[in-house]
Amino acid sequence: MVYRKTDKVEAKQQQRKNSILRAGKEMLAEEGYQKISIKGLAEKAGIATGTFYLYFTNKDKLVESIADEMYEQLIDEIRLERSKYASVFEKLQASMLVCVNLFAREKQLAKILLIQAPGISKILNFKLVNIEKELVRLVKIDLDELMEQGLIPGQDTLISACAFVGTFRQVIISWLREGRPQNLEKSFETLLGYNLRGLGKHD
Amino acid sequence: MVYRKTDKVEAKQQQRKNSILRAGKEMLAEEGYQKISIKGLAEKAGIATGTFYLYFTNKDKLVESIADEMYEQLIDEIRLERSKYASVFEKLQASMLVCVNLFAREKQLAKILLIQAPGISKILNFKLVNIEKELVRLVKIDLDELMEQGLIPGQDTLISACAFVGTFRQVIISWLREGRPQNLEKSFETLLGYNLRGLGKHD
DNA sequence: TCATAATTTGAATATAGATTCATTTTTTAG
DNA sequence: CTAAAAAATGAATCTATATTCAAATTATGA
Repeated sequence: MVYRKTDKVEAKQQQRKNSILRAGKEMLAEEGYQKISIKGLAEKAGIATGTFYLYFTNKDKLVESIADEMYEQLIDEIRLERSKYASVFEKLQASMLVCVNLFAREKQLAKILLIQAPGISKILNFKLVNIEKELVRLVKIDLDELMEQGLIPGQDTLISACAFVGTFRQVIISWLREGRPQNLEKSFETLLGYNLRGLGKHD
Repeated sequence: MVYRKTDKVEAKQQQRKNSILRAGKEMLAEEGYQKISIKGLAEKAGIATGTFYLYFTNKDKLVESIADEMYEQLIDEIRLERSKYASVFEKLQASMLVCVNLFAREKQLAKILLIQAPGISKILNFKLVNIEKELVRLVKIDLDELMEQGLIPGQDTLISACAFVGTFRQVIISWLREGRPQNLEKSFETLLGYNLRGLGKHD
């Protein structure tokens, strides 16, 4: 005979999966990929070593799940926020504001994406690089449109888009590593101004 | 009795050390830290596995040596180039031009510093982060001076310095990862212009 | 409550790869 | 050329940890 799992068990399992993900994120952010041992991870998540393998096929897959989750969280928030505005300038501004606010709010996510991601594994790196690519791509589309509308002068929008994203990235990294600027969200305006001047926005 | 090594042997050993460093850099740039096995490294360097340990105490120390070498190469070139100019604007420009040219010339070094570095190990990451810090620090000093001279308007120079460096970083990363822009050195002027406008440089 | 299914446990296994070291090869200097 | 010293070799050892699986625990439904 086959027993069906009850909602209570279903909920408990979901909770467990989440606590593994939570522990994984924490360790990834603080210690980096290599330092994650399944034994330590299990301990932090409050389960036995072997239990981990009932929820994830292996360590790489866990990290992949974390990456997927983050990718969706960031891109979804950006798309949502952009949809609220009509003008391209506002959309552009909204995109970066989402990043700054999200990273300020979820420092762990920022650390994984901006500090730990690169050296981890080819497959994971690939996923995480895509987030950055996607962001530059979105910004470039905005800049192309602004250029077409004559709101910014003619320029190589690939370079401008990289520059634009790069300023935010570097400030966020400085904030993560050194705690300067102290208040990330406050520096948003300053940074936006820098970039609008850089783009040569007509007054 | 103690035998003294001749110049010929000394030279051969130096050559060997270099070939280990060369192989290490290549593997670090292309595969990342984890993928370096001493056996594979030795093979690439044309030595036996055990020989590696006659030249470096362990894998971490090898990577540390590579980092040190790169740090010196970059910072020395910057200092040298800066010393050739009197005006702060020119020094600032020279600093970034050195980075762009060096990275364009030594793609491997760029990959290690900008792509592989972060996730490797705490100790190594620390060293490599310092290069970036040092660069931001230098730029900030320049900006403070420019502000004092009234050549740029009052601003938070920490943020501006991060933004400044960040633009270059992001363009270089795009060039490394995706081959766009095709010609890194050509985009220097564009990028410099973006930043000078961003800083609000008086005409 | 009970028999069976599903889940969890953690000690045991597997393995990858860093490091060592007995042996071999090369170098030195008389 | 030779004997001792230095350097190089690579198979064997050691280690760390990812993964497995037999046994224990917990859940299901009559």
